Amino acid sequence: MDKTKNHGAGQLGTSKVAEPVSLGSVPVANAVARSLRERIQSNVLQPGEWLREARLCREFGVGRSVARRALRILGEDGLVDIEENRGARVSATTVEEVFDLYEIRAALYGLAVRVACMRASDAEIANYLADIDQLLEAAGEEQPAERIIALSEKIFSAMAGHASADAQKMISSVRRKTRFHYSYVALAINAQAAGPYEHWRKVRAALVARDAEQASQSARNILYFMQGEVARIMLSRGSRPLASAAAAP
Amino acid sequence: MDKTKNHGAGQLGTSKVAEPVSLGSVPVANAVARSLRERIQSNVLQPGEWLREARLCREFGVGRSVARRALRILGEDGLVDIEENRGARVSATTVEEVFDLYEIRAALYGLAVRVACMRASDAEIANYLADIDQLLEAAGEEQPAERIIALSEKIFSAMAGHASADAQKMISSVRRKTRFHYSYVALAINAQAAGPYEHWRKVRAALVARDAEQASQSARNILYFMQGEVARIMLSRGSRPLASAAAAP
DNA sequence: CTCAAGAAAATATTCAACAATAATGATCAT
DNA sequence: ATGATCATTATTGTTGAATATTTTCTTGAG
Repeated sequence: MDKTKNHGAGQLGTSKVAEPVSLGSVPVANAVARSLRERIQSNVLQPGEWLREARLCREFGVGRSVARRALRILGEDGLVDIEENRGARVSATTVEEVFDLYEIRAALYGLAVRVACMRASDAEIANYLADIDQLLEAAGEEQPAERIIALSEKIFSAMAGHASADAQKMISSVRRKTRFHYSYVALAINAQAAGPYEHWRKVRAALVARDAEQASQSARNILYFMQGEVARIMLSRGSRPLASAAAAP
Repeated sequence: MDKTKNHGAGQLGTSKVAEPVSLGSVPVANAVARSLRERIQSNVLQPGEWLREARLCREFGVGRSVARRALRILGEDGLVDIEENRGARVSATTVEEVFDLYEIRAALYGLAVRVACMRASDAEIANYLADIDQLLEAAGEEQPAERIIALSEKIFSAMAGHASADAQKMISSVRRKTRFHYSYVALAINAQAAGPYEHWRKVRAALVARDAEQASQSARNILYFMQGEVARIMLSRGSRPLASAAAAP
């Protein structure tokens, strides 16, 4: 092929090498994945569109191994659907999928809170209580939803530290996948003044009492609440994609 | 290197190509992984032993790509620990790890039962009730523990069918990892006459009432029960490895 | 119009070469 | 002798090309 024409619509990049791909010491595939991620989230690449390996090789000037690996990374993130022997295409996020993602989050965050309640030292529990107080305070001051999200995720992440390596891997996996829908979460939090705070208070009380089952149940309820709200918001907006919000820590 | 001497102790195989690796149409890496799996479970390869890529290449007569992939597969199954830039070694399964595995199983099976209770049709619920009756009946007849395990897993698998693709992937992943400890499960079931059957009855009742939270809670309790029993058995036996039992469906 | 056979296109797998990293051992100053 | 520094070596990580397999498209006969 020749030097290619890069003016047409639907092109992957605006120039042959779309990004410096400067990450020299870090695997190149990550850089390619990152670049594609941006274009998927900014809707330059539209849902359903095929991501051909050969095309990626040309556009990024890399071999098929890295193009292939980049697609797998995006597949893990849920940004592309990989069909066996057929290729990868930009995935359209449906309300159902986001809904189901919260089902998983509820199960795994419930696990995290349960083991934290059982295994954390008294000092660690005290820290969690302080964090929750901070969260409730921020909620009372009606601080931006992004801050609420960040605080919540920080608490859950810390608690997940008490879980096994396998569990932590699953949790960070599902967190990667939901990161791209936080804009909806923000809307949900802003829309509903009551919010999930009553559940947070119950988590707090259960931590004090070291009642792992109760803490876990209340944590799950936080996620079920968010599940309902996010689904409601997505449906009312016709579930069309939004620009992605700032990600959590 | 030359044709190699295959008589020494600590060799990976008894001949250069340890298994026909006949699976022509199926990825060769799976065959290699299967072969290694057997030798790990039969303790021919002992915990802590390094699995060198170059060695595997020689022993199985394959390229480094497939050796590498085989090790990754075993890593997913939890049979080897892969250390960055250092290699893969046969993992020693600790009681703590098995214990934590049941924590994950409880969370994910709880999810499966919850969504099944919410989403299954009346006919499907009826099937689940019948399956549970069959399980309870088998328990009453004191049938072999393997059968109890198989029936339980069958029910959970069917219910997991109502969950999202992501959730199903996680469930089958954790199932793969626990498959190798079913021998302990069998012992646990045989040792404890009461068993988890009271919890199963509660799951049944909750399904009838379509009470998803209660069904989920009772399902988790089944796993927490098994968690305690398996840990107890492993500790009492010094947690030394057992020959693996027949796997579930 | 339907269906089957073959050609074309795309992905899947494997390998071999090169790069980067961690372990080993030798050398030298103290 | 001891300890630190640095070259050497063994081992894994990464990548591009070659080959195999699968899917899709085309074409032509009935």
